[in-house]
Amino acid sequence: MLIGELSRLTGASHRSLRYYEAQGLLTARRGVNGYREYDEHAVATVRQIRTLLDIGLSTDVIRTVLPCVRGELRDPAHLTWCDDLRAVLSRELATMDDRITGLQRSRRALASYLAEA
Amino acid sequence: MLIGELSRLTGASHRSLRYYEAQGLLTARRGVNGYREYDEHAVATVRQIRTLLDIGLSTDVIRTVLPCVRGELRDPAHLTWCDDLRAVLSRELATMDDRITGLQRSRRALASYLAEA
DNA sequence: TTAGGCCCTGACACCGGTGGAAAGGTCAAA
DNA sequence: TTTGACCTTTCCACCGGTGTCAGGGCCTAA
Repeated sequence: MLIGELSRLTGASHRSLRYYEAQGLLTARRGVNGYREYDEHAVATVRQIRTLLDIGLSTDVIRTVLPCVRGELRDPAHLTWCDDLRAVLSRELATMDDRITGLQRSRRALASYLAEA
Repeated sequence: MLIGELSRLTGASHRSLRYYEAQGLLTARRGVNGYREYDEHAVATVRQIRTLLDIGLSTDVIRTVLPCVRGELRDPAHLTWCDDLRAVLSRELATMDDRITGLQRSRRALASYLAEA
């Protein structure tokens, strides 16, 4: 499948698909004409990428996370890898909590500022 | 007072002070040599700017807000202006609430993702 | 052969506050 | 007069995912 079809199937723009590839999240064979050729797994992969992006993870984190999510690693390797994943996500969760806390503090500051104004 | 002293008194870098000026938040006379010369009110102004920045307002919003905060406008003009200010801040507050809500949704998504992993 | 649709790479722009470098002018004290 | 601290402006970089443009190759049907 070429990039246009993958784009249609996933809703990701051509630009985004090439970006995911540049970030190491997505791979493609190349035809003799240089066109990217995706296999049918690509659709699921792109959907997973976009889900994780929506959640708020960076491509950097997603690159770490994806092999486990996709179940690429078999046997014991999979388990230890996913333990690492859990650690990464936990850290990410903590970061998010920090951001939320900060925003809430700002919100309170603004609200009291508003009350005084 | 020159920029170095204002910087020392407020903790804002030279770079930031010039940026605030470029954004229309801060004004300075110019000496014959072209140096910026600040009056003593500048210290308070810069502190107010940084407070508002810390709260999470953009320079754009701060530019709108500042004249009221500084009490520059006298009499009835001040009051109506500050009503407008209240409206701006309320909108800003709503935006913040949206951001917080979004982040919290992401956080939940991530947490449940983590629980499944 | 040409039109039109598909694909390619590379590069700039966005946002917003800050850091930093480059290249130069000013001024006071030694 | 020289040193060194202080000031000036202008420009690039950061972050990160996406839009968009330029300039070009490929392929198929008319």
